[in-house]
Amino acid sequence: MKVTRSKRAATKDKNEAVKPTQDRTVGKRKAAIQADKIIKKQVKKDPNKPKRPPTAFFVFLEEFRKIYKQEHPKVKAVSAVGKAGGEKWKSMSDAEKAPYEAKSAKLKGEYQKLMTAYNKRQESTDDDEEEEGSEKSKSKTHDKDYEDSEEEDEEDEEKD
DNA sequence: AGGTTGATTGTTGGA
DNA sequence: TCCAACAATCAACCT
Repeated sequence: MKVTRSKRAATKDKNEAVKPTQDRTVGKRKAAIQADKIIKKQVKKDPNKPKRPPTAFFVFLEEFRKIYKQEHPKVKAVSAVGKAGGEKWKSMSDAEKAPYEAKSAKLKGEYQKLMTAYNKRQESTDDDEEEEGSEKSKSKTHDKDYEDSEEEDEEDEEKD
């Protein structure tokens, strides 16, 4: 099980980017994360809590990963893909990142919607939470409710 | 044996 | 306003 999927300990770049409160915050970051993760185990996990949608970079990274593996099947460290992906990401043009950003934007919209539902649920948890029942009933009937049926065909390929 | 780290950037949420 | 934490990944390494 991949319980811990976060806590990126790098942030070396942040050190330079972030001028104020860098030493104290950055220094405690690791420790804070470790402590936080332990707390997470203690607290119950909210299955309803939506996870953050992948950013444009992550969307690109997903595809980049498989490509990287094809060219580097022996690569063992995930950091290798991260570095290569990040480097290439910066090398890409806005037009290239456009489709990725578009996708992330859509995911973000869905995330916000899930967030709203999650917030509402949090408030109506003490009274009666029959939302699950009603939601289950309708499931199946409505195939893909908010599916991305609308295919964005905005392809701005500017060729000179 | 299982938990955690490592590396990237972007985005979001909380203080 | 601003910073910190987290989103996927996967094998290696540590406890």
